[in-house]
Amino acid sequence: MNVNEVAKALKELGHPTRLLIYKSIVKAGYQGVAVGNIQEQLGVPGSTLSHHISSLASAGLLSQRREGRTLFCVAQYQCLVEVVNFLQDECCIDEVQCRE
Amino acid sequence: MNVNEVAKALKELGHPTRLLIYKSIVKAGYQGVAVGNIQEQLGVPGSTLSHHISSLASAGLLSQRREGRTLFCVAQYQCLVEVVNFLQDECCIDEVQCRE
DNA sequence: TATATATTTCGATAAACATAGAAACAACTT
DNA sequence: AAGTTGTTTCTATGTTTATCGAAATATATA
Repeated sequence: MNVNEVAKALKELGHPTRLLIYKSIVKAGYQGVAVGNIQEQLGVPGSTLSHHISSLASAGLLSQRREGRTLFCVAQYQCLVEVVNFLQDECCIDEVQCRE
Repeated sequence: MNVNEVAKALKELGHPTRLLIYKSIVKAGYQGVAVGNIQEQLGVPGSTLSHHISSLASAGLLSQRREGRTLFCVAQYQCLVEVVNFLQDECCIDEVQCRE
């Protein structure tokens, strides 16, 4: 993941509603969570929610899986792992490196 | 740090130029790095750079210290640590929680 | 095939952001 | 006090983002 990809992921996570959406998806685990379920949880209009979800997807933070009429959002954990690794490696948040 | 504060920090980090600025500041350690030094490194016009720096500062990611004519930017490591902690705690990127 | 359910796309509008030249400000030097 | 250096603020412009109702699409069921 290069600096542009990391920035893109951080940017998409950097919105209160999207961060809550992402949190909800991550908490749901590998089976994912239905869009409608997120909508109930957060009380966001469908069209707005849909845009936020596709923003997160465009950064590679989640993928979608259809089951009948419902679409499930599934976290792409590896993406967040790579973002955090970037922050730790490139922007050392390691105690040893930074605090001595 | 609540969800809004974390989102704010992520948002400000979520821009390629700002992420590079932040990286440069973090790498400089506790003595910080001069604005003019960053400007040389990245080749960004002063006014643009100044805006980006104040964006990062507004999220608590850095502070500034003047020494004569030069302003030094110093990373507020704790802020990033808290952001990463939020991602790890609230958006579990922990192997044990997420991968089993 | 008609209707219901789940979600996205369209369309429009307001707000926020990104960019950067020019002017201003701050602090040092002569 | 005048000039120099470092940085910010002003001003302007174009671009992107956020929002959400209404219409469209996709799938299921009667």
